[in-house]
Amino acid sequence: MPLQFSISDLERETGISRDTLRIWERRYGFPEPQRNQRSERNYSVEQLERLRLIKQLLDNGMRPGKLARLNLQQLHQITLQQRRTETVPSAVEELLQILATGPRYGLLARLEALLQQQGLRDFLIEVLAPMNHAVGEAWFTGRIGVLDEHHYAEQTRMVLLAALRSLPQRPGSSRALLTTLPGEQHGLGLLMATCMLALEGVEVLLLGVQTPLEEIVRGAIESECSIVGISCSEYMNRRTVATQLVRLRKLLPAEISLWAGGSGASNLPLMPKGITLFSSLDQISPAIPLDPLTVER
Amino acid sequence: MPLQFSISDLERETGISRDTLRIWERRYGFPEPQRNQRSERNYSVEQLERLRLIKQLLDNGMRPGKLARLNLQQLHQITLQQRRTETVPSAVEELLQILATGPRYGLLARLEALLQQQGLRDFLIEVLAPMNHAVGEAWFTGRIGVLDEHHYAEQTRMVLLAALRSLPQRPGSSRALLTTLPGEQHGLGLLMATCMLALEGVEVLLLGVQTPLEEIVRGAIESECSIVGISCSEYMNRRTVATQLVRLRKLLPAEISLWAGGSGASNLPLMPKGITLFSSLDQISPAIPLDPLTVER
DNA sequence: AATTATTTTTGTCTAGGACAAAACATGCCC
DNA sequence: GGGCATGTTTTGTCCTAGACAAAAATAATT
Repeated sequence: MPLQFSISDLERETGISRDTLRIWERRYGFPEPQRNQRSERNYSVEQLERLRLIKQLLDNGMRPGKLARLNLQQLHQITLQQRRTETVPSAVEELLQILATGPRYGLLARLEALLQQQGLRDFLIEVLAPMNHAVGEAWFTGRIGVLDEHHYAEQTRMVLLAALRSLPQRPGSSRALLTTLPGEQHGLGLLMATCMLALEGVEVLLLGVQTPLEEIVRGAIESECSIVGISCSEYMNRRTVATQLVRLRKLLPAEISLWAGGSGASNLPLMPKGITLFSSLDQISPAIPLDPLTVER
Repeated sequence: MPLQFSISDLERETGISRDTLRIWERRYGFPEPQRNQRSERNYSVEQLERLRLIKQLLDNGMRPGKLARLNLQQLHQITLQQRRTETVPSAVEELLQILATGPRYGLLARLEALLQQQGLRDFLIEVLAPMNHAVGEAWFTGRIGVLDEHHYAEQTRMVLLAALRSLPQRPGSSRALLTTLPGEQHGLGLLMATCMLALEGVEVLLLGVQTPLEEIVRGAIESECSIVGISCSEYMNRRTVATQLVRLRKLLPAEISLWAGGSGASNLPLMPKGITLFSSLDQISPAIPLDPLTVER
């Protein structure tokens, strides 16, 4: 029984309005869905996927008339071409520019546009991750102030939380508890990790910063989480991090995995055992235990 | 020139779909908008206001057939009646219950339902404000753990940020910079204050917690804010708060108002001059300098 | 090469009609 | 009076097909 989507499903999932979907069908012959007994449109997963790609390219300035005639493969090809010539490295510079000089209220809009353009996954990996480094750097060299750093963090938080809410929650997959160690103030990496996990359908129990170790353990057990994730910023002392992670590992039941990520979790002085370290966001997806429901992606 | 809204404006602002708006008009004769030259619907502010109320009551289980015939006054009356018999004091107890025992994932849904029911303003004043106290209390007496406190804060943050984004941004009114003093970790009160100000049409530059005083000043001047707002939780040392506020007042240009709120800002040891103190959220709205555009509310 | 005019493309709006799912009302039995 | 099966009304979403202005692309001009 192949999955089928109604026209409102598609509107929600792709961000293309019902009216537009219908008129594309009339004009370009795509997407041409099947009909149910009530002659309502039923779209397939392929059509959804194709429309997602089209929407991305649309936001990048291409025209629907051209795109509607292309198949999945061709769309992918164009996406790649675009990406090579496009934005990504310059996006960081542009954001820094806004932060350093620009109108303060422009940041949110720009972040949202980038999210739309890249999709959440790439936005996290290719925009936010380098941007976080760049912001730290820019502060260090005095190009921007603490104020701007805070502003960046706050606006990013807003964009990510919104994105998080709009992700479909599939219950039944694995569950993770995410927080930072006591002493760690920075919650942005945490939020980014949450997004990565949520993208893979993991139910995330997000706890904010600085949860005492004992409470982490209690929460993980009570909420039946199979993963505990810890985010460590580069500003943390490596030694402290390592010590605390080892202690946490001892406190946690063996069947719960302990994951640690962020710049503060790489190059740890003593490599603790039974702890999975992530040095970049894109290592997260492959590490997630396979869920029987997850077929593709 | 009275403000006019298109049907998609109304869909966005009220959350009632285009189709539904049209069919209500057909069936109940309301809302019956004016038409422009192109015979497109143009709704008035009154109709928008009325529909907002209707949507609230709808979410509370009333039927549209009845509500559509009522005028603004009658709708207000019903809303009040509802509220009197409803929830409010029990809501806090119920939330605590969920927090202490309930399924962890139920909290977000309940918070969202309450927000819908009460509207943002009342949700802040009559649910979250007492709830914050209650949570602190419950932690103190050991009824809930740090874990649950964090969980509550995080979910509330999520709900509020979503609400914040959906508020219409009217540029042109006054601007405020909001943050906490160095040493203050709690950002929830900050977010609540932001919502109150945003509700009144103030443009808020939200900076998160712990901004150094010099940076606050720089930000306020650069972004041309007329108000600087500081949120102080009850966990802060009063003396420290007072000292820092006085210092900040000296650093700030005289034409920028300095506001401080939250439990940590009441009963300050020495009452500093030139600083407006708020002991509760509902004092915020009246304090906002009148904006020529703001006619009603 | 830069403006300006013309043509094409595109999305949003319109009108009524249809129909199933949800909410409500009624009757019945325990 | 409370629980349950029934019929009735209410309600939201979907349908078709046409219209038109705003935006984008192309052609024509300075």
